[in-house]
Amino acid sequence: MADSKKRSDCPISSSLEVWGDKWSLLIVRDLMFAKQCTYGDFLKSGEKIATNILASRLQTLEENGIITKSDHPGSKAKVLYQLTQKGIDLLPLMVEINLWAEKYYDLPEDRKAMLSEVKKDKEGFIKKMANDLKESIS
Amino acid sequence: MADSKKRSDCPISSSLEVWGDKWSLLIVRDLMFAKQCTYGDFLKSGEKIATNILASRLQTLEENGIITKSDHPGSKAKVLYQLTQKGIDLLPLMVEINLWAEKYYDLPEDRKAMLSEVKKDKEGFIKKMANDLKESIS
DNA sequence: CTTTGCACTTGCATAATGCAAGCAAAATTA
DNA sequence: TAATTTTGCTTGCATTATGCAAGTGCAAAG
Repeated sequence: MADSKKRSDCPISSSLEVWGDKWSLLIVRDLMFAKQCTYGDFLKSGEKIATNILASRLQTLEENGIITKSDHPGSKAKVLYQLTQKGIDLLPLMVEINLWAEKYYDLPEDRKAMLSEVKKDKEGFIKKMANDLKESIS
Repeated sequence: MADSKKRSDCPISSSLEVWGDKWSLLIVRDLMFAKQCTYGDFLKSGEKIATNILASRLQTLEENGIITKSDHPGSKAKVLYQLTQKGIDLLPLMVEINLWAEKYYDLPEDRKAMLSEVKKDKEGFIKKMANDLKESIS
């Protein structure tokens, strides 16, 4: 299920073994925008991930220390997922993906607006957003 | 084989549909380091990609405008693969992957050296390397 | 003119993905 | 309190992708 042995010691390869698929970074994206999500929240995202795939990705992301599960305050039926620091550290990467995609694909308006913010002061944007996320988990 | 219909208009999702797998970015990595590679060069990389997977990834990367095939000067038996501008534009993303991985995984020494360069002046590093790549395709 | 190198293809076994349905515990409603 | 709904998954099964090994066709070298 998860990766058993490393293909190589290349950092790109190691990273891809953790989140190199079509779904994992979408989960990270949702958590970056919402700060915390329930299982159901992820299912509501536009890409319509299958429930079994979602469960398996959440598990490997947790096993790899990128997200954590915790109790929902106020409901034992719900589970809260949040980014760890390791997950928050994916923010610069996510920003670059957005910037790349902006150049070659059509984006929705709200994302364009966010990116114009980013382009004004990339470092500042990342620092602020990372801080917001950090506060939400501490 | 390739992606037929978009899952959503999210740039992260669109990007993942192009290179969101365990192999595509390794091909891009090889091209960023070597500027141009033959089919055999890719096979020599440490991760030991299977020949059929390599062929299929090269095809979808080409279909998506990230790499180009061209004749090898001096041998009709060989084929040269190179990054397009769209592929070169993945450089900032690749740099961030390296920086993220550096924080959480062990890297080989030569890559560490490169990253200490990056950390001195990220923008400068990217600009210089992107320019080198650009020159090699023009 | 035979052998080797190169860029793939093909066949087949195994693994991952996707869809629909099911299920147990908690929460809500009646 | 009993019935219904919500929530977070799991299960079964069909489809697709991956991985391995062997094979093919053309170019080049000997």
